[in-house]
Amino acid sequence: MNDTKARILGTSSDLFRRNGYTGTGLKQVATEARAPFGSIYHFFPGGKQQLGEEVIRTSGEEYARLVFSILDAHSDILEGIEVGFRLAGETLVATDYADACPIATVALEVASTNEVLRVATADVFTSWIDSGSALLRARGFGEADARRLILGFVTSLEGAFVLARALRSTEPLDAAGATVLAAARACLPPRE
Amino acid sequence: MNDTKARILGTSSDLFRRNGYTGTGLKQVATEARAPFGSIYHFFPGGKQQLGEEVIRTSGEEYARLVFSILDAHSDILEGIEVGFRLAGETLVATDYADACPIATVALEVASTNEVLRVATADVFTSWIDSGSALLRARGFGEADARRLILGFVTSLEGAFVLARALRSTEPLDAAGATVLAAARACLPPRE
DNA sequence: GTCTATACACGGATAGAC
DNA sequence: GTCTATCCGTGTATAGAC
Repeated sequence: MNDTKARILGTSSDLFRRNGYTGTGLKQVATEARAPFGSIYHFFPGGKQQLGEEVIRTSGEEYARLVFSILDAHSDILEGIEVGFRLAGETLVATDYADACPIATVALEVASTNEVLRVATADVFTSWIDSGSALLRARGFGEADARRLILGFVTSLEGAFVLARALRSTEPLDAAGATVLAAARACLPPRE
Repeated sequence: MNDTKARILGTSSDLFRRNGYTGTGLKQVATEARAPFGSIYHFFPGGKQQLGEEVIRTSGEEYARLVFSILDAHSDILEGIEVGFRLAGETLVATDYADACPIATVALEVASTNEVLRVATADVFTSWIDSGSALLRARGFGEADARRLILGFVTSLEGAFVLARALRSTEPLDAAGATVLAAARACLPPRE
């Protein structure tokens, strides 16, 4: 991919997650990406909406890889869940509570106002649920349990991000992690 | 309170939760509230930020009353949790997936951009956690369990709203409810 | 394909008539 | 205290030079 286009996508992703979709201006994107303003419309002839859609889809896919690589790196799924929430908290602290989910802010903003972007966020979430569900089934969970559990995982993580960023505290992430762990244990056969 | 001011607050609350803080214009607020534009600055001399802060605090308190009255109405706390998630889903469907948490969209938008409004959302969430924690302790949960559990409840609900609005489905609310229920059961002494 | 200048609408905010 | 007119900045988008 073209360097300029990649820079525009990257800075847009950062700005959207911090300032939201309506809160981010294209002039601001061009400035921070050190790209001429016209380049935005050169690479994204559909304007802000097309840029938003590509950002949602690419950063959503990227984030899925990040999160599921953590879950997958632990042979004990319970440990993977616990580490996932802990790393999310560490990232949040390290970035001054800015780098949470790359699409959540935009998802809430556009859910009732922009159907094209809403569908993009829905596609991303659907893909997360499908991948995560497959991962859990590979670990021995039944189909219904796997789907319910990964939905519980994602919703807990997303909600914990909302409270953690507002409170500037990782306590919500810790509590959410504990909640998901308890639910996961309830699905597993009791061990030793 | 003055009728005009009340209408401005109510309309703003609706618009903020649907379109977000940056996505809502003051002219739009005046029009939909059938109030003269100048009245906004008459009642909210601090401008959009003061309006935003009052909306966050009042609608946050209102929503706490709604949610906790549901939890409190059931002598069985597990039943209260289950009903809470189910009613949230029914409200979402009835309002075409618009009426979820009144402050979540704004909370994410302002977390990294407006300290006054971030603190307002943090105060609201803190008040929810404190009230909910007290409610659970009154039902026999220990202090640490009560706090962890109510955080799990609120984060799950918030995250489920994000996915439910994006997907236009209540499945995330059902799964989140099941997750919280499993975590709550793990804290309770086994029954009969 | 890079970059600048500009069009046009709408944002928040204010002044001042009534 | 109600309401209108207006200011000025910024928003998205486009035209066109190079």
